[in-house]
Amino acid sequence: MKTTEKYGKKISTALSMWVKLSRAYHTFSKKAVEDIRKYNLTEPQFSVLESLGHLGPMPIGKLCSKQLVTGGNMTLVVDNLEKEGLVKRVHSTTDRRTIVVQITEKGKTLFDQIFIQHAKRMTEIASVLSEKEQNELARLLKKLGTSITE
Amino acid sequence: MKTTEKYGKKISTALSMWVKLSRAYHTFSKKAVEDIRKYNLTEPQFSVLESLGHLGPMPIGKLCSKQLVTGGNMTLVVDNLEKEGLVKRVHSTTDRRTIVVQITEKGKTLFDQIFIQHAKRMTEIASVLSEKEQNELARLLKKLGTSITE
DNA sequence: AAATATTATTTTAAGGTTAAAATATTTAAG
DNA sequence: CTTAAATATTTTAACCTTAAAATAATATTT
Repeated sequence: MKTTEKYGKKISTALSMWVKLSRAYHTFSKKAVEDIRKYNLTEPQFSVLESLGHLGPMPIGKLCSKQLVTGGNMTLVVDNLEKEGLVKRVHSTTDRRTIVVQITEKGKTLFDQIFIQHAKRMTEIASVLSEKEQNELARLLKKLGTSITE
Repeated sequence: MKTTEKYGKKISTALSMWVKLSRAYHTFSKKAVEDIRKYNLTEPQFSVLESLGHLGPMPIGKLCSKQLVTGGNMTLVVDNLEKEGLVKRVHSTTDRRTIVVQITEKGKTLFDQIFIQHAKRMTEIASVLSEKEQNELARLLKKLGTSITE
């Protein structure tokens, strides 16, 4: 018995969409991770490096809200980046609760080397869709993503 | 300086789409997890229960390929479901390397109770898009997801 | 039939993830 | 000012995840 017959058309449409969202994300994610691993980084580490590289130093908390993860998580990711000497923690001068993370010279050099390569690789993968389709997909995803707040 | 100016339009379009895919997936995923947690299950546990509940007993390996995860991962998820008495491992009679996982009475009862509720909740969340938009989104996601194989 | 290769699952080590509790610091109230 | 509430980060415990190595059983080669 098909999902539609069992649960109705509306539910069937929605579930089918969620399944495809999940699959598309996971296949994409796998490709991205595979690429990033070449540089001996994990995906979360790369994302943090990317934020710091493009936007400059920022507190742990801001990194959390940007990447939609918890504080405990970010503490660990920053720990691991720090072990590699790619970022460093600096106490905020104005508020000693706050710890600002900044990219090191070593981190910046690595980031400059790899970001554009990674971006090109991701662009290549996206090219199975035309630019027009990519824009339409992005529009629908944004509508879906931003209105799920509640 | 905007991404477009820095790296060109094609790259900018693709990266923007990936960011939105990632955000949409994560916000959706968070909602799904939140709902599933009410039943004291994790998302991977729910997915396994769903496969077994809808399709019947199957080997660990088949669960892996369905959920796109590694064997070591599935071993643990099944372990945890087994601890709760929701599934059980049965050695295959034809090939003793293979371990077939089947849902227990307790697991089936739970699954029957929660699946439809969860589906309705997910349908509700999807309803920020019209059914037509959901179908278009699904179509683009499928095109994207299935052609990333290589 | 014995040695070799393949397949299915488990184990292990390293990271990622969350929620909840613990610390440390700042802000607000009384 | 002192206490209470709020904020930023870290710690802890539990689970998810992968890759790589280890086990166990089947299939293939010679």
